[in-house]
Amino acid sequence: MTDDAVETRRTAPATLHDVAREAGVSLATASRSLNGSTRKVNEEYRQRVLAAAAKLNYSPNLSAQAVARGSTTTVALLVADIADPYFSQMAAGVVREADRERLIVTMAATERDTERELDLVRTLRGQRPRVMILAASRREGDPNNDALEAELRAFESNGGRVAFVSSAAGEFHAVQLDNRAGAEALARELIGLGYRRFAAVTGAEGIRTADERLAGFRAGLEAGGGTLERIVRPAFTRDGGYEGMTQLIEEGLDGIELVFAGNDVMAVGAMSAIRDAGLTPGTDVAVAGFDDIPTVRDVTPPLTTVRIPLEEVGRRALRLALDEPDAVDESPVHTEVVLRESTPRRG
Amino acid sequence: MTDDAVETRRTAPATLHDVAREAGVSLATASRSLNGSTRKVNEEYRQRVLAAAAKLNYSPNLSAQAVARGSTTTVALLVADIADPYFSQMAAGVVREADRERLIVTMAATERDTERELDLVRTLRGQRPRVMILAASRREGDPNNDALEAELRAFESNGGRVAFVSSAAGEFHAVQLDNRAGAEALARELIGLGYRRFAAVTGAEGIRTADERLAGFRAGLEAGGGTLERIVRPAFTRDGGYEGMTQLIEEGLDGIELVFAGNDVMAVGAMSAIRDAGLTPGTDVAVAGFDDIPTVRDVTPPLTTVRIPLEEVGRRALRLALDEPDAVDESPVHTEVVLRESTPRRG
DNA sequence: TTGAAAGCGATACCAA
DNA sequence: TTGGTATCGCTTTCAA
Repeated sequence: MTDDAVETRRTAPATLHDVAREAGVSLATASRSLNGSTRKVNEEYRQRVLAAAAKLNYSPNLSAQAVARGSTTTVALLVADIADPYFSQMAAGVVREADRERLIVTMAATERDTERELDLVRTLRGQRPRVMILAASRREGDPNNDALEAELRAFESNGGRVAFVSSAAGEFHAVQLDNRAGAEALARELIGLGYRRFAAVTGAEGIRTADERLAGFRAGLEAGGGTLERIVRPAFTRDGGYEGMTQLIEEGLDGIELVFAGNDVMAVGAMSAIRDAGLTPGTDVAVAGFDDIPTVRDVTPPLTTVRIPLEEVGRRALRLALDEPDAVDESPVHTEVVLRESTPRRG
Repeated sequence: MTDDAVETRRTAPATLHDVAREAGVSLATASRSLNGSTRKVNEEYRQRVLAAAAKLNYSPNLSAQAVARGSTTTVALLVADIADPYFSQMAAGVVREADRERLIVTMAATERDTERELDLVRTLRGQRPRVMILAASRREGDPNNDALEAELRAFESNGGRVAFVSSAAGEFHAVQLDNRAGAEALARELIGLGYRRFAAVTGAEGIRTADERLAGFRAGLEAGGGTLERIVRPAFTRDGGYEGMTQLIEEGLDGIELVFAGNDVMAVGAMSAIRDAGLTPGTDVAVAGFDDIPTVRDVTPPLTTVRIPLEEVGRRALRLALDEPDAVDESPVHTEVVLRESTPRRG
């Protein structure tokens, strides 16, 4: 019984060694033919190696390559919640750009728990990813912040690249979302439409994104003579939006003309709450959101919001981490107020 | 200048070797203390190693572990489109279950291109993932099907596990979605509500999911005396739904009482098209979808659909691949018709 | 150009 | 129990 007899039922994947033997060349030559950078390999040998690889259905072991080369082809992405359109759109951008660079994306969800986030970063560091992208929103004054930062610093000092998607330029590179300016511009536009009396339904205090949007909105109102009469702070999710709005209604809307939701999923939840209370969003009380997720075109009435090009944000986050620091566009992402029927002109 | 002098500014991550030296034990002992399965290590040594690891901020190199152990802790997930809620919900389930098993998920998007899918499978095979989960829908009679199957067979024969999310039990393990039965049940319920004249807006012929839902729906109608008078087959996406519905309206609705969309994102697009045409969904023409993505509770009127527990499907897909074949629940996922206001009782 | 051999960072067998 | 060392699959010097 020869080696060939068992070859078809071998249980382990073909190794480069197998390919080299099959092609009758050395390991080094096989390596150079298949993966080598500057290929200085006799064409005939090269062909033999390629044929052997095809015959054996060879697929290079990325782990082994990583160990030998000292670097991986992996990008790690951390989001709060994969099923949330805000994050899934961004993730789609990251994956698309990674694909262009022939990089592989590993994805994890913090579930909005900063301790989990820290754990995940530690675990993912074991992968030695080329890049770590942190998109879950920051928590102001969180006890885990320092440890997280230390962990990321360590990662960087080992040659890893870090990119945040964030509202502020912190100690790390970040794709900056100008939440404040966006919300302020929105507020001005709403004032321009004739609204004066507002409420806000937004996430818990400390969630940076929520805080900045609220601050911006408030600033815009003050500049224009509007008043922010009520604020509720449920969870930063669709159900949070529903609950927050319900609470507002139960306590009495009391002249509130427009409710600003901290993000679009909350706004969508809020609209359902309004409807379930027997009122009509846009008519009885106007609603505005933030993000411009795809869904908001399809709710009734379509939602006024601040557009963030989420897919592009994801792509930029990866570019930011990959490119030379000076070749990188660090300017804040362009946001844009999109007025729709959920905020009709008043009077 | 001693070794210690540069230690803090070392640029490479600490290795197990470093830890062992720092702790004054052998490589083997360090390995056993940190990652070993059956730890038979002197407690004092163990503590020394742990301390050294902490001091050096050691994080085991997963690639090196993978090559030494001959197996990874990776799960590869293939979806059609990460930003589509159908897939992102499923992905969330996979990631959650993977997290419980301390597995890492790498994610890729086929963008509904079977050739890309094949390429991705080839690339991902290089990772030697423990599991590959294929969730992008199958195409009947696609020229790449055979190559894909061969690739997956090879992966399996190398010890990898494959799990499909699929409508039919094929040659691989699959979490089965009973699209046919679900659509049929939906049709019966709609007949029960008094509807008789239907149209369908669904994906291109050959998309298995679309075909099966359509077939099931048709069967349910026939059993109940309804007629499927028109079928349009745009893209299997939100915009496809919008376009398809627009086409239907332009050609003249002509007595059509209800439009069945092949999935919820299409249904949501269709509802917007109805509204943009000056009609009212649910009133002028009823709409039903399939999947029960979160959004459909928040559109107006809320959408009648067939519920698939998408998160659970994701979790089950991973379990299916991980568990012993006989410990696994291969029964089709439970689907359920959810009647909402988009299909009010007629007459 | 080619091949032998020394790593890469871990695991695990085998003596001691 | 502990430590020495072969090994995993691949890359990359270094001679030839």
